Order: sequence, then C-alpha cells, then structure tokens
Amino acid sequence: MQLENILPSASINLPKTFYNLATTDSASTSPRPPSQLEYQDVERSESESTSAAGKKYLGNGMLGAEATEGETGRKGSPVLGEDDLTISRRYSIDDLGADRYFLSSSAQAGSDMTNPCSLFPYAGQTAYSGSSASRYPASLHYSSVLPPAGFSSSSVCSSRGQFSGGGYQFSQGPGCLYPSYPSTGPGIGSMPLTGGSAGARAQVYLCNRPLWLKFHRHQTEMIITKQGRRMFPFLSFNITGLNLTAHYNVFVEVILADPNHWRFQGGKWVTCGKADNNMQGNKMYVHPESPNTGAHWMRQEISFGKLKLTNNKGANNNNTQMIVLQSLHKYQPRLHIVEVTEDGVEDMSNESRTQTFTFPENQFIAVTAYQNTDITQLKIDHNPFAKGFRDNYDSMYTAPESDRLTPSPTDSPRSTQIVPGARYAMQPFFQDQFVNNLPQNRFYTSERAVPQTNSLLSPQSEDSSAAASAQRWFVSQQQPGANKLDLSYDNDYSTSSLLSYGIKPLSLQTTHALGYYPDSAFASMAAGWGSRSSYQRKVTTGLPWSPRPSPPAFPDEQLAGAQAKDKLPEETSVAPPASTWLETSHSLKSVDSSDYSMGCKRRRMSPGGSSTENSPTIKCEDLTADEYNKDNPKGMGYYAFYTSP
DNA sequence: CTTTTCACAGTCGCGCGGATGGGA
DNA sequence: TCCCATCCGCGCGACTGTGAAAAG
Repeated sequence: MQLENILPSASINLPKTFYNLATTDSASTSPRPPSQLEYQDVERSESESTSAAGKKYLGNGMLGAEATEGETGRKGSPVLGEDDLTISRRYSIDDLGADRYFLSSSAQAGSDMTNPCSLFPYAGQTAYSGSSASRYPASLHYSSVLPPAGFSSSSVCSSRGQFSGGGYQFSQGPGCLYPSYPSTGPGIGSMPLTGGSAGARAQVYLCNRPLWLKFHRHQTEMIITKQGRRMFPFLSFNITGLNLTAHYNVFVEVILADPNHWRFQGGKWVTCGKADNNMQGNKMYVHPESPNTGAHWMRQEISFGKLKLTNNKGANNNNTQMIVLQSLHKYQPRLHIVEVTEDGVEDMSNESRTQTFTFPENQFIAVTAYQNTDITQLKIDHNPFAKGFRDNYDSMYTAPESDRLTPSPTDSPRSTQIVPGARYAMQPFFQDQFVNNLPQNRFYTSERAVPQTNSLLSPQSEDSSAAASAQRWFVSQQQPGANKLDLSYDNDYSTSSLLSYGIKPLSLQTTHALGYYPDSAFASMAAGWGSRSSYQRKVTTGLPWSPRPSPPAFPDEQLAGAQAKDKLPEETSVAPPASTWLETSHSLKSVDSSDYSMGCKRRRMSPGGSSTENSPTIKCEDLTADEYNKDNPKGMGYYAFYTSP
C-alpha cells in the first residue's frame, strides 16, 4: 500500500474527455476580474465562476432557461448587463451567502440546511443538460455538490477509454485545464461507475463550502511559499456512494482555471497577459490515507488540510505534500476518486473508475503575498493559525456571561454567545459565529469607511444581528427545547458531532483533535478546518465518538428528508433526520448574513487602493430596509431566511 | 514599480516527562 | 509496592500574517 504505487506512477489517468471539454470551455470563457465588496461585481464574480460551471451545476431543469440567459450575458462581457440587474435586484438574498443554496426551489433546501456539508444528493440527473449553463442562482444553489468534472453523461461509463494514455497529467500544457468547469457531466455530484463498482455512484460534498463561498466572493487568494503553505480554507469533502469494499485513491489536482495571468490593480483582480502554461511541477496531492476502502472514505470527512502550495519547482519530486503553482495565476482544485485494487494499483482493465469533482468556489489565485485586504481579513478571522492577528482576541472570548446572555444591539456583540472559560475548547466549534461577531475595534478603525452607528446597516447593528443569531443558536444548545435547534439533541449523530467540539466546562467530549484539524464535518464547516483526527487523549467523557454519521445513511436520509420537506414551508421543514445539522445551518446563516456586514465594514487599506474603497459603503447603505431585513434575523424573522425568494 | 523572500512575533497542538490516584 | 491510567506543565515546532528588504 505504498503511495508510490499510486502516484505519480501513471497508474491513474485523467479522462481525455475532460480536457477536451476544458479546452472548449476555456475558449468561451472570458475572464473578468471580480471586485471585492462590490456586490454586483461580487455576484458577477460568483456567477462568472459558476457560469461555466453551470453546465455541470445544472441539476435542476427549472433553471435551464435562466442558465442560458446567464451564460449568454456573461460570456465575453465584463459589463453589467441584464444579468447584473437581476443580480443586483436579488442581491439581498443572493448575498446571503452559503445558505443561499438552501433556498433552492428544489426539495433539497430543507435537508441541506441540516447538513454540515451542504449536501445535495441530487437525484435528478436528467436535468443536467450540460449544454446550457446554469446561471448564477443555479450554481450557487447547487454548487455544493458538483458532478464529476469532465464527464459528459455519455462518457461517464466509458471514461477510461477516453483517458489520455499517459497516466496523470500532473503538469499543465496539454493537460492544463481552463476554465475549470468544463463538465457537462451527469447528475450533480454523482457519477455512475461500471465494472466492479456495479453502478455505484459517488457523490462528493464540499464540507466547508460556506467558508469557501465567503472567500470566493472576494476572489480567494492562496499564499504560496517556497517551503509550502497550507491552503485556507482547505479542501474538505464528504463522499458517498462508493462501493463499501472497493478500494479507492482519493487525490486533489490543482489545475489552471483560466488562461490568464492576473494582477491586483485598483482594488480588483484584472487579467494581464497570458498564463504560463508550461509551469512544471507536481499538481497532484494524494490523500495520505489512500488507498482505502469506500467505507473508509465515506465514514468521515475527507480533508486535505495538509496539502501545501508552493512556487518552488524543485519541490515537485521529493515532496508529495506540495503542489507547485505559479503566482498570480488562477487555479481550480479538483477532486479525483479512482478505484484501485487492494494494494493501491489501479485496475487498468477497467476504464470507468475515475471520478472527478470540481467545485467552482474552490477556485483561487495563487499569490506570494496577499493582495486583497478583505481576503487577508477573512483569513485572519477564520484561520486558527492566525489568531494572533485578531484584535481583542482575549476579550472576545472572555466576556461576562451577562453580556453573552443579554445581547444588545447597541452593545458590542462580541461577547454575546461566549461561554467564559471555554475559549479554547469551544473555539473551533463556534469559530465562525465568533469571527462574525468580532469586536469592532478589531478593525482598523482609522481605515473604516462605514460609520459605526446610526445606519441601519451599520456594522454595529449588523454585528448585533449576527450576534443575536449566533447567540440564539448557541443558547439553544444549552437550553434544549428552546427552539427547533434542540432537535439535534435527539440525535446521536448530532450529539456526537457537536460534542466532538465540546466545551470543556460542559464536560463534553473535545476534539483536541490534532488541533488544526478538528474532527468533524461540522467544525470544518464552521471553521474551515476539518479533518479526521482522532486524537482523544484528553477526552474525559464517555460519550461515543462518532465523527460522522453512518455514511450510507445520510444521503438517502437527506434525499428523503429533502423530498419530504419540499412540501413544507421552510420555516417548519426541519425534519428530525435533517435537523441533525440544524445548528450548522444556523451557524451558517449567521455567518453568511454577517458576511454582508463584513463586506460593509472597512477593513484594511489595500496598498493599491483597497477594494473596499470602491463601494462597500455605498452598497451597504444603498440597500433598502427590506433588503436588509432579508439579511437580518430580527427583521424578516430568523427562519424566514430560508424561505425561497 | 511590482513581486518575492525572509525574519519576526504570536498562537497553539503535540509529545514528552513527572506527578497523582486507583487497583491489583 | 507495583502497575497502569490519567492529568498537568513545559518546550518544541508547525503555522499564521506582517512588514521590510531584496529581486526582477
């Protein structure tokens, strides 16, 4: 079971189909620099990245017409068009962030709310036309689960026959793919396997998608260094639909997302010339647990937290943990799942055992130094390793109980949901809630452009809203029965999952967890750090350890739950199985609603003119009260957030 | 001027060893 | 008394973004 036997030994081939599609799409995709904190542009940015991807996002026939429109309007046109008007109009909802896809008109909305990994077990693949790109809503709503990239529905079952014969194409060149959403694949997140898999379909769910989306809105940047830098957010997936006993290699490949060289100018990312396609170096990262059984992969979250990005070309051969990238190029990570023999050797006799999954929100620009200060702030806010750069970190986590129990819109929200003494233990668990309620003075006040008071959209009120949300979310855990969140307590899965991030003072199980990789999908979603660590050295309680629910159960559950909930109002559609992750949804809701406030806040000044200078204030204050209310739990109602627009 | 590199301070998990407590 | 498990503290090292200097 040596990794050398797996990669890069040319034992795995990428589908030729993929490349063909990629090339095609690259020609039709016009790069357009997203701007930060300009919500229309942000929207467009997302829609841009998802427009091409929309082809594979199209898991819902209802979105077909819109998809066509979107693609047409976007291609080659950086100018705001009709699309953008639409986008602008629905911004207040769209920008609600990761949860937006909960709003899907499909039956999945409800179930997805409950899932830590934004699961979308799309059953209906038939709507996956692949010919017309879904437009923004589709992609956002459905991108949590993507189909295997590069596989057309017709090629899925014979993909190997279309593979290039030379094994993995680690480097770019002919294998350089852009854009990254070439798929005209079949059902979202699923792909039929033939042969030994006997029709098994893998579904992959991006676990920390909300966090990815937050970064994606500002155009994610990833630092690359000589010694290698970890990604943040890192890639974390849940996989279902694998053959329990079959063996698989799981690995990530990072490919060029577009043919352009990028630079950060005037607070925006703009293209400048052609990308260097000839960059040599390793582009693959094999999950250290490869190969392993389908049961293993499905048992828990698959995290790539140790994946490192480097610009050191010399690191390609001797460091399999590093992926060599080029600065100022846009990249798209892809997940590959390859069925192999028990000893890790790919069965060359079967050509249909490679599945590829692409999540557009994982796209990023490699940089040697952060360009966009919004990204920097997001990293600081969310990355546990960057805690040292958070202002007033201590005060955030040690606020008096009175504060956390009685949040006031006029008070600093920072302490509203924090249990004293739980600073370290609880942090991964609630991190996202916290970071969205950071004290105002953690910002560079002198650079803030948005007034802190008076405005309906003032950071204060927004923070308070977020705090209120978070608080409610948090308190419910201590007060079962307070609201529907407690449903999770009736569920072993949720309990254990929650407890995996337990609060020491509450004598809950903790995930010390290799620390950096809290062991739970929940945590990774909440904090962006997830992994499969099983370190329980300091666990003192006897609660059963269950890092994940029984994998085979939740897709179906999810599906069933989703279908059932389809008939229910969002507000009351939380069925017990799905409610397992209700906390998560709420946390996400908080996160993403406060996302908006983050966008309105003035962060740090970008050297070349922060993106925030371009409009955030205007955007924020231009919003109507109604629009704001959509984002404000106190206005429209907390759960109304999930109702379809 | 832009991009890259490097040293730095800060956080925190990991691993080690010692202390402690319970049971044989 | 011995053994084992657990707890605790400490130091190391991994990791982060910062900011200045170097390189192109």
